[in-house]
Amino acid sequence: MTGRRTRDPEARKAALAAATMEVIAEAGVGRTTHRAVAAKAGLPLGATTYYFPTLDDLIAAGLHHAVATLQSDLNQWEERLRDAPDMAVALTRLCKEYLADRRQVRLEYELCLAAARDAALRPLADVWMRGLPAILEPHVGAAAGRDIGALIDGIILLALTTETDLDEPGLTAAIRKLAAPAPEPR
Amino acid sequence: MTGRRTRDPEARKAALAAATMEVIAEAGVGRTTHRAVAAKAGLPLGATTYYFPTLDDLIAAGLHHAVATLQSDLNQWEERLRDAPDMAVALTRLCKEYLADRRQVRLEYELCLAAARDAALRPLADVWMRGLPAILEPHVGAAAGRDIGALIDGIILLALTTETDLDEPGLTAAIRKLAAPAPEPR
DNA sequence: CCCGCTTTTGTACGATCGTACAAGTACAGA
DNA sequence: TCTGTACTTGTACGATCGTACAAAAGCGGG
Repeated sequence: MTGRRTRDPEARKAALAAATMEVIAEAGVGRTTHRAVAAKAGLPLGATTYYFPTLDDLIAAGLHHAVATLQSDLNQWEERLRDAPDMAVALTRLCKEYLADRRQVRLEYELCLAAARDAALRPLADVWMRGLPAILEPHVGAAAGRDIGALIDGIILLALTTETDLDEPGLTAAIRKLAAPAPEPR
Repeated sequence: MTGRRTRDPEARKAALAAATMEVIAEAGVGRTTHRAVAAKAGLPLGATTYYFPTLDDLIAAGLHHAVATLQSDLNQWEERLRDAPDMAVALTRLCKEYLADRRQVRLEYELCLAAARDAALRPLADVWMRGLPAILEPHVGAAAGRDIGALIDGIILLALTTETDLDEPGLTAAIRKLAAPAPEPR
């Protein structure tokens, strides 16, 4: 009826994707609705269906936006690990900082579960699942990179669900063990 | 109106909990509804609200049922690890078998996410999160038990979301590294 | 200035949701 | 046998959902 706002389709689309990401983080993929997203973005309901024809499209856009955020986080990790004197200690600190924002962490596992259910979302989950090992690979090799990445995923999940503090010295020691070459059999 | 069936309240309650577990595994916690559960259980809609006053109660019962299944799995793990000549190899094989049923694996992460959102569900998630390390502890100690448990969680999540096969020799080697005492610093 | 296209918005429709509830049925005890 | 209680079921109500859509409004090219 009114159209009071300044016209800026791309900014609106981005705002909707960002709002969707927040709703997913708070309520989960299964409870994400057009109306909740519109309210979070401060836009009318019709705006959601204008830019994203179906709810699945809207959710995919939200997950895509989350992955973009994750990607920039990963780039920071890569940079900080490159300059770190002790890789294990630096990686532990990065985990600690990552855990500070529980909403972001929940989002990561929401993405994983969504990808586990829908193959079309799998490339998005790969950004984290393959991105972290790829960052570690130059430091410790491909196999240890994958192992340490999995260890970190498990530790983060543990801290998220039990709400206990991260055992930093313990994690550092475990990373060192995985980074070292295999002990010779006797 | 009719009451055709044989009367068995406890069996009905259990059937509803089991059906809820299946719906959660297939659709996720957020898309679990009274009607979907009733259809899966082959019971009328009214049966769900008679035994579980609210939807949250129904979902909690479904998760509880899932955890009971998980607990019996863990008992099997404990038993098989006790008699195994090589703990790392046996553990790897158990992971491989566990991954065969993707529905069950998804359920585990649904539970973790639900617990991350709702503190009341946390004791349920602890059954797995603390149960696996507890099983490993007699073999490798508390710290290594927690690390190996986290590694396995991460590896399983990786296999679930990327739908790649489990690298069994790689996992065995990583478990051995974490089980070994820390390498002395030089 | 006006016209055509994109953008924006409010409203509405049918479906589905959680939940309530009255009516009907089985069964235990008197 | 009769009765009260626990169980079972079908239906209904209000809320909320995804989606559609017409009307209004901005905006560039003639």
